[in-house]
Amino acid sequence: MAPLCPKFEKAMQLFSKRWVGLVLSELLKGERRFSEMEADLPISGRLLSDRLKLLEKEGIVNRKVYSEFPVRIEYSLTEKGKALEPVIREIEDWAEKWVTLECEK
Amino acid sequence: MAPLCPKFEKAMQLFSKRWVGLVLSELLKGERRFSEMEADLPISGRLLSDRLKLLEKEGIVNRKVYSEFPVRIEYSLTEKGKALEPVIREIEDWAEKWVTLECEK
DNA sequence: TGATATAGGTTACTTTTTGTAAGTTATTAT
DNA sequence: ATAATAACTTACAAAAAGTAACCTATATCA
Repeated sequence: MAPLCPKFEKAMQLFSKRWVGLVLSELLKGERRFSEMEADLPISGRLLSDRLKLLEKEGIVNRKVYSEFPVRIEYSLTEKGKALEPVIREIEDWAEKWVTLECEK
Repeated sequence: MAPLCPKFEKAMQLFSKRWVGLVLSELLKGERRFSEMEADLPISGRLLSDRLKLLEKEGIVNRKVYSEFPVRIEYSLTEKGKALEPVIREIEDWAEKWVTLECEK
């Protein structure tokens, strides 16, 4: 049996952290602020903070501080992050075609 | 702000269950038995059993029992499951191009 | 007939991750 | 000095994952 590719395994580990996919799909639409993402997604501040730190550490997300009043912080995708667009798009396509919601049964 | 597509959200919920991606990538290579997957992946029997049940319930995986000695059970992908191939392939491509492992730093 | 072997799980229990809500920090306008 | 605001933290409870021992059904063997 072919052993698992360690890069693929690491990528999967990242994706299977809860909320990572949704945060990425938000950021693919453009720069976002902490509170915007918190409002758009069903995720709490604690985990959003945690996931953004993780994605920043992995070089997928950029954090830019604007010293205004009140302070404004914009999150955006790096090249590495933008390269994930096809992944998200394929999931969207699959979901559109195959996922059925409870209310449709 | 455009609200989240509920189908996409449900798909993401599934993907962000730990091990789901790796189980799918195993089954994309062909039929597999419980013990084969347990050996190939760094997942315990308890969770493999749980994830296979989940994927079967979602109509992504097929479970076929062969009444031999000893009993043989083959897991395979349904059409819905096979349709996930592009998703897995895009993740593989991204991982190949962008993921760096600790030992490469 | 009864002990043994085998695949495919399940159970009981511990550790880790998530969810929730309240509290903190830094800045600045009033 | 006080109040307001965005962006986090912290503390604690609940849910999910990790681990290892155990169970079950069937078939072969002694």
